[in-house]
Amino acid sequence: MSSSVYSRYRASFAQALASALGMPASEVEAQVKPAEPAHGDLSFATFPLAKAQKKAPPAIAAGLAQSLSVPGLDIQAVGPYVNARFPPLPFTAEVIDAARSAGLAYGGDADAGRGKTVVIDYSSPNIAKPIGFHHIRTTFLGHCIANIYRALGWRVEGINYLGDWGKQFGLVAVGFQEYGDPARIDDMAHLVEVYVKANKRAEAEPAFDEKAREFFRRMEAGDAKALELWNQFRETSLKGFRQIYARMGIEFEHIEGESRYQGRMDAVIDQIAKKPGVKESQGALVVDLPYAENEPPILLKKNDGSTLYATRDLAAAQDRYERFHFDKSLYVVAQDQALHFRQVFRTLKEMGLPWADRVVHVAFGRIHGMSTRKGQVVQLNDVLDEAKERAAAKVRENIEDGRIQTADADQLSEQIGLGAIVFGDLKHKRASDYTFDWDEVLSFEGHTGPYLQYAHARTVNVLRRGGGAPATYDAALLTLPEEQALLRELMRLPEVVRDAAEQYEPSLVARLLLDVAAAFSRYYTLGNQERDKRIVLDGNDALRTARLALTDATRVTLAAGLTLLGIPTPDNM
RNA sequence: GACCCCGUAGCUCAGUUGGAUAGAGCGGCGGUUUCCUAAACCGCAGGCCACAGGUUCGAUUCCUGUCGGGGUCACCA
Repeated sequence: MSSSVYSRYRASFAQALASALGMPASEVEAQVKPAEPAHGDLSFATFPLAKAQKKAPPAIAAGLAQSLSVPGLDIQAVGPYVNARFPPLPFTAEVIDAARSAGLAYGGDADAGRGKTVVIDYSSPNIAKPIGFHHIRTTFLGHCIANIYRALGWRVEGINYLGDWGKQFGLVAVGFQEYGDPARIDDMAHLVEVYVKANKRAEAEPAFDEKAREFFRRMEAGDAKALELWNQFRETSLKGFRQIYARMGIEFEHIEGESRYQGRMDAVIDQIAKKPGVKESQGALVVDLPYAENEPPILLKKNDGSTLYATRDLAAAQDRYERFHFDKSLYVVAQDQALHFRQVFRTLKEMGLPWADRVVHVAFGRIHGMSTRKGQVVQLNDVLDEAKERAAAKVRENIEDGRIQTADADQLSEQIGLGAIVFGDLKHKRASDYTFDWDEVLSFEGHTGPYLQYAHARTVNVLRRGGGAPATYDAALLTLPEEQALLRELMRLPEVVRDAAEQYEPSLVARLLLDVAAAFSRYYTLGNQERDKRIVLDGNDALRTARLALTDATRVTLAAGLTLLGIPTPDNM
């Protein structure tokens, strides 16, 4: 059950090659690659064997192809390659049945991570700072990685680790006395205003900055009044965050913050203090790792005695291990902080913690061009609103033209807008920077979230018109090249989900779904030109039934994949 | 200056971990709807894979260097 159709074929091809060559199967399997579609499904290059066998690669390939006989595979030499093709049967039925029997769990594997735990730190906005569009990267990446690991049977502990401790609170507090309206202390937008003003002023006016630092010192010292004000700000922010997460359909196992570790700082520092490299420097307490040349020391304590985020991250890492005994602990945080995590992770190792190599910084690139004309950061909510509005215009048009019927046009518009934005981000490889462009993010044409949603809605519509998904069908009838090509895309989801988990790379899933949707759209459109290629075929019940089964498998694949990405799957659009 | 990412079509990006003729979307041009939703599909145009060496049977992919872009580098997170 836990092996995919594709991996079974690959294994049997590799096994046959291995025994013919007298090599370990695992070694051969690593050399078995997908073939050019024109040549087959799997390929094995014989170049590396040429020297040892003292024969030309084409001759080796021809000899191998001659001698191999694998039930369920058509093997043929093409030049220096040995290629294998999956014959239509039983392959067609295997793919369709794998998807349909798994349903929304298709692509996953409940056994893969059974008994293992992954902690994922993601989203993690700073309280009292504006939540900008750039937060979507950590939020959607983290959410998707969590979904993927869950689908692979892991226990997932997602943590929204709020930046709720630090000098910026001093800034808000001191700023509030100056610019704040006490009646609006529960208004998130107001706090953001105050923060922006205070931050600007602190940069220009050292005395004001000093007041903010003083306030934070009082917080760390446990000053009741300071903490009460802090708590009010925190609650206000949380309320604002909750709305936006609900809108995106994201839930966390844990919402906590750096403040959680305020009582544990001394213990952590004591624990580290015995290690080499810890010393006082310019009044601050630092870890200067002896082997980390060219890298600055980590600050554990400022010269005024208050702590920094490295200290809190060290405490948090240990706390998480004690609570969850994780097999992996992921930090979905921007590339900007690569140095910080490298230092923190090295320190954990230096402290002799046996799990120190289970922590991973899942870094991602920046989004450029995100300030508005006025230099303001683009707000996430504004982008979601704008996307919804644009989707709504198209939804209205489609309703008027009678192309769709929907009970809730408002909800549909929201789903499509969200789909555009989530996919617009997740399609990018996480390491690369990309440029934010309103027109691109709000585009619903070409390879976008709505393109996938549309393909999914079409599968649902075809099934509805065809009388529903059939229980039984004759797979032998699915002989069109477009049908066989579509199957080869559906087949890939389980492999891609595994790769995406290993590499923490949701874009792999996103891109596969594009291939699935494109293959289906091509297939579907055939019927516009040639009536005998329509899925909901008149006059040939057996063929119609088989095509509906394939369409159902496509529906399942798209729905499962979109759900992993965190994109809604409306039935109509 | 040191360290970390990155450089592929006019623009935005893929490229299955070193394999067959380097792909897609957008933009441009030209087509497809009395027919299962045209948010779709098809065709055309567009490439010194930044540059120079090296390793290899084979390099967009790995190594070194150069140039160019972004980021980080002691009391923010």
